[in-house]
Amino acid sequence: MDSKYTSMGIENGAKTNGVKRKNGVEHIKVKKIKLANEGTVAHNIKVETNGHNNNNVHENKIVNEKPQDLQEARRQLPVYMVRNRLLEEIKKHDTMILIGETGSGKTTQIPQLIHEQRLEGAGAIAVTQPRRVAAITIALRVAAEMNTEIGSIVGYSVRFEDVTSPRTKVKYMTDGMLLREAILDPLLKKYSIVVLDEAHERTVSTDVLFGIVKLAQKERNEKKLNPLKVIVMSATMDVDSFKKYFNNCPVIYLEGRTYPVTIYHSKMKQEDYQYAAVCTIFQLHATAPANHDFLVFLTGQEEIETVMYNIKQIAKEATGPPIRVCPLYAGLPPAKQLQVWRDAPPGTRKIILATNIAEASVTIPRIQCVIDTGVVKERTWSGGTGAERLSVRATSQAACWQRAGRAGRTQAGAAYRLYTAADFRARPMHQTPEILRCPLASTMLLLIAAGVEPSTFPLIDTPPPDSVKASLSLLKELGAIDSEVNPKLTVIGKKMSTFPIEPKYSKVLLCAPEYNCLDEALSLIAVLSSENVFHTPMHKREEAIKMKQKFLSPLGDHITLLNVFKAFSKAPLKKQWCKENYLNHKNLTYACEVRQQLLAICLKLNMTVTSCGQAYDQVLKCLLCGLFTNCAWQRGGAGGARAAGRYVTAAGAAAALHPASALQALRPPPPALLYSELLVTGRSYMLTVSAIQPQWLQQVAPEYARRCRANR
DNA sequence: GAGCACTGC
Repeated sequence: MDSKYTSMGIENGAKTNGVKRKNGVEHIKVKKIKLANEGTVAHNIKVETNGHNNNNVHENKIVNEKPQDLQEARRQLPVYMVRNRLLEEIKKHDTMILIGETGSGKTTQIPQLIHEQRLEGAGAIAVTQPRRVAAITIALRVAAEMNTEIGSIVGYSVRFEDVTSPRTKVKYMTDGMLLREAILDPLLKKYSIVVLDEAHERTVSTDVLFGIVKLAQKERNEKKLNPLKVIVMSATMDVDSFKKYFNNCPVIYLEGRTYPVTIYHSKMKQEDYQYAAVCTIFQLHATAPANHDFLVFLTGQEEIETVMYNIKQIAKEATGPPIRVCPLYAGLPPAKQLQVWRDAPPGTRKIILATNIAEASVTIPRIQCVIDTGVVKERTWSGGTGAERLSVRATSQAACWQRAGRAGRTQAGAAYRLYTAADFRARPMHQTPEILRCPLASTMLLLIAAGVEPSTFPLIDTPPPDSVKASLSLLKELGAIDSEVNPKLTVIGKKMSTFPIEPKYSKVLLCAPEYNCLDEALSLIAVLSSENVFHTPMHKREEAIKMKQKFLSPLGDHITLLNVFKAFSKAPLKKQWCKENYLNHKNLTYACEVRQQLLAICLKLNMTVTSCGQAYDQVLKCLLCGLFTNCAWQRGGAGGARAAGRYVTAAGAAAALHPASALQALRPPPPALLYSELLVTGRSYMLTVSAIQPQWLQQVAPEYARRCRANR
């Protein structure tokens, strides 16, 4: 296999000329390395979760399994073998770390074992997950294993859906959900045991929960309340830093059950990973049995579409079985995602081109071969300008192992890394935790609402001081806190913290009654809190743009979005309507759910829902109440022909109107703008933009306007 | 005149 793989590039050289890349032909040379030789084992493959987007499929699957089969399966799990020792440790220690390889059964079994012994006493067991699908499917599985109905002893709680009752003792929930509960009850008094699962993923919510449970444990001890037990569970983890953070608590290792994965590294540095990926695919395709499916990790939609096109072109002349190519990324409509799970006809090879959605969120069975480009798209944030940046970066070693492990789920497999072994070793062990690279305003507001002083809150990794400062200063500007030092919530800040959205957006909602436009503000903020509602497939771009025209407002993208949402709400056959109009049905449906939730909170706060009708100026002024820090002015003042389309933000950064903006066609370009997002790709672009009257800022935020003028 | 990875409340 080794020698064939290295020489195949030469044999197929002529055929790979079809690859649409600028570089010349370059042959990939790989070195065969056994995982065992590296002193490492295949890493965490989740057996508990089925990332399938259609929950019903999983639900039925669970119901169909017989209780005795479920019990037999339980007894086969590695964690079951060591259950007595494990329970002893849990009884003995307030806090412990559990490192469990994939297939150990820790997520499904440990809460059950605890409950069987009634270790939770009068309280309940909370088990957190970073993803809602995981929380739901695991809860269903455990309920079936315990032969109870979901929502009774075993339940789950995720946004928009709470399937628990006062009797619930084992509660699976998203980490964000437990964090929301912590605002109302920072001591988490309902729970006697909190299990933080998938801790290695280091989501902002998990990181904050680490501190919350630590403080709750301490205070409950001091107040002589019932003690809180904490179990941190993870696949692979930076054990030393975790152990140190949790006061040298014990660490227990659980064995996993996975199949061996052979790792091959590229012998030479690959200048163009897309090209290298296509070459590798066809080198392997010529010799691998037809029933071996490939999983290729790429960075995004556009890249996946390009590589897919190339594969289809080359496949026409390549030797080997017929090929079926399946793209897989989060933005793909659910129906199109489904074909990834459908078996290819006998004698056909399935090649899945995926983003890192296939790394942990979604599990594809029967992958024998992983091709890892070793790159990922990562979002970072600069507190100074408020701009976000999306850049392609090398993955961490942990992510490399995670990707490789996807080949060893159902049998032994192989992983082809398109980077050298030296490159691999030079990579950081773990990805930068999210909390170090994202905006912190909502996290800060949540902490302050939970009665915590941000500067003393024990976080396992300290965010950059600039980020903290920028976030607190924004909260002060919005009037949510009284001071940046030792901050306390204001009356409005307290209200803001009850909304599960960005503080900027909750401020908009709270200002809306004043402008008579809460009806419109709810819809707009719901859409802005969701993902892009426009669907633009590469090959039907023209048509998609044409359909967008009928929603366009000369006032800008915000009113355009409002038009889309209103039309969607009125449409009787929503799915069909979305398809015809090139709109994303999933994201618009999500926006509707968000709107309902926000409306319920507004009504609880005794706010009056009224509509401003066609007086959209009111909506934009109201929007400015929360987004006044997101203003930009035309460079060199209005009217300068050369300055057209070039703006400078309130933070003093140069920025341009995004070409997809509704304002792009407007002549002359508006002198002042309000944007929702600032994204740096090649240049700095303002996304989702509306035109405003410069004097509005003066009316809405006079003090801020004064400072802006001084800085300009 | 450019293209947004992935989660979550």
